[in-house]
Amino acid sequence: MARPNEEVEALLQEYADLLAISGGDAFKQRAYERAARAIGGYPQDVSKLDAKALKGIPGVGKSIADKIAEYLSTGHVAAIDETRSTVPPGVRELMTIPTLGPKRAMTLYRELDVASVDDLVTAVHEDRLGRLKGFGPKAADNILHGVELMRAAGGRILLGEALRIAEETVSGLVAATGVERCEYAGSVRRMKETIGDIDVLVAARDEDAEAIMRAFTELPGTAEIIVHGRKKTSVRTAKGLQIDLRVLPPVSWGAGLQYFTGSQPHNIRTRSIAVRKGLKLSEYGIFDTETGEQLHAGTEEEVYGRLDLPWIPPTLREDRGEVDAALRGELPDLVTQDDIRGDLHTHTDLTDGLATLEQMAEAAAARGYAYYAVTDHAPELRMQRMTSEKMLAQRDRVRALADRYGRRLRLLHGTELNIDPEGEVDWPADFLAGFDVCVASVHSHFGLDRAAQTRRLIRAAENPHVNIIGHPTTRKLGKRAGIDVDLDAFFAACARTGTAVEVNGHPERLDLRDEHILLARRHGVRFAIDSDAHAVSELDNLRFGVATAQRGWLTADEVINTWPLTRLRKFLRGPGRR
DNA sequence: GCCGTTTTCGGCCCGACTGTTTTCAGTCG
Repeated sequence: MARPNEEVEALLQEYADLLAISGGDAFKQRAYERAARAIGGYPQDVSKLDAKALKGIPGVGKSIADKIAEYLSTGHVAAIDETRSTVPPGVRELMTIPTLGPKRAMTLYRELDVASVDDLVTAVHEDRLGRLKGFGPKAADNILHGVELMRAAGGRILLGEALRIAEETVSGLVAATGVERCEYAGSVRRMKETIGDIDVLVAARDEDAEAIMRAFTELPGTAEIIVHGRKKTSVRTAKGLQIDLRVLPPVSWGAGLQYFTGSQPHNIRTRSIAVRKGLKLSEYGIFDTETGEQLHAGTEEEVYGRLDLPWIPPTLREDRGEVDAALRGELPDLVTQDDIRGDLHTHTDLTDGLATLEQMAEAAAARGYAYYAVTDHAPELRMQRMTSEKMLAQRDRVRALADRYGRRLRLLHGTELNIDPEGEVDWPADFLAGFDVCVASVHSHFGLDRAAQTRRLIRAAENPHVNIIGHPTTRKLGKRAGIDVDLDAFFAACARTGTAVEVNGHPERLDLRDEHILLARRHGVRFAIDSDAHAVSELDNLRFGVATAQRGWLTADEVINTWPLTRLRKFLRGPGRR
């Protein structure tokens, strides 16, 4: 069900992991990792490329191109299948636990016969780790904590992947005979950061239901049918994700979409409003309680209208005050993708990006942006090997390229600085003054205590050259909790100093998250919604940032990259700056 | 396994931190 590029990326990454576990050549492993990343971020569909074009992808040589071609034509790669047979899939799974890498995963398997996360938890509880070389007194705690973090995600998948599957399911169904309307609902429509299962709704006449259900179960990617009926069918994909399809009569569409979009607390609020008006709201429609008569409400707008409410955007439907705000006529005018005039945090292949400056700029222009900032990493992130010279050379290239685009697209030269434990950033003030925009982010020292984290973030915000604090909590969904920070103090500092906080749209980050945005806007903070793109295709991650911003009730005026360039420039410069 | 204005072999992403050790392997960004 995944797009070919993602399938191939996953395959190559798996092979790289297997090579690491089985202790092969580390450089070979890295070559596969690099190729995996390059394929994942490659703008063209790899299944449409011939061998020569495949070899043209950076990091893909003859051997890997051949394996990709083999996979695309047969669905298998002999060499990878062979390696798989020597390492149980559960051993690779162990590597997803923080603090466990390939070496210790292999040790666990070899010495203790641990071949799954469950096996490992059992082994820890049975105190069998103590005797193992490389595993000391802290190891057990760290492993259990890591497993807990993973399980906190509860087998949920990230919004980005869920949305893709939901959209594919819908597009696979709209063509089926008798489908009058089809949309995904549930937490995907509300754009929650992680998704447990996917709800899809179809409006169709009863006599078409059976054929639609069959078409659903026959969609590619279905591994198992859980329940199969005329009104509801549930399947599980190969990756274990459940997808529910419900078929409703067209007259129930508005009520059904409203009901299945949720959230449950939001529905309780709307239904109780209905009750007070002598109405009954269910997934089948809105009814007069006394007569049982069904009132016409074919769309969500009409359903909310019957309750004397304006339509409430799905991203707000979490019972966080949206119903009361709607009753008062005070729903926020939410920021949308169309409001965004530019991206202020992106990378190129000068550091860890995959595409060139020219490719990224061209993609930004194609998206219709009015401005676009290139913000490659700064020297303190050692692995990127940035230098002042490289940065200045890039600036010359940006300026030259800017001349080519003229007024159509304003290119900004920026950087993503590193906030050190003291809150200092790379480069002295006079060098920083040369940038159009500076994002500053935490990339290390995640373990400092709350006071120290708060101090460093505030100090970074107070730096007159820092315009935006990037991914402020630095969490990674399902992998790492955010750093421990007094957010109120930090947001107050951002408001005071005119430093924007980022809503990072990378599906693994979504940082700030919705609840933190709600907190921040109470301080009068300004926001930047950025993609943090490391590839052309990742520019689209901005949509997840917009969704998260909506969930945080943000309006366009609070988001600096919806502003015209002149207003943005003024914000970046002062008052009190430079 | 990839790559090349150091060019067809010999490099390749470097440094910090953690928890383990007793001088350093493994993990991470």
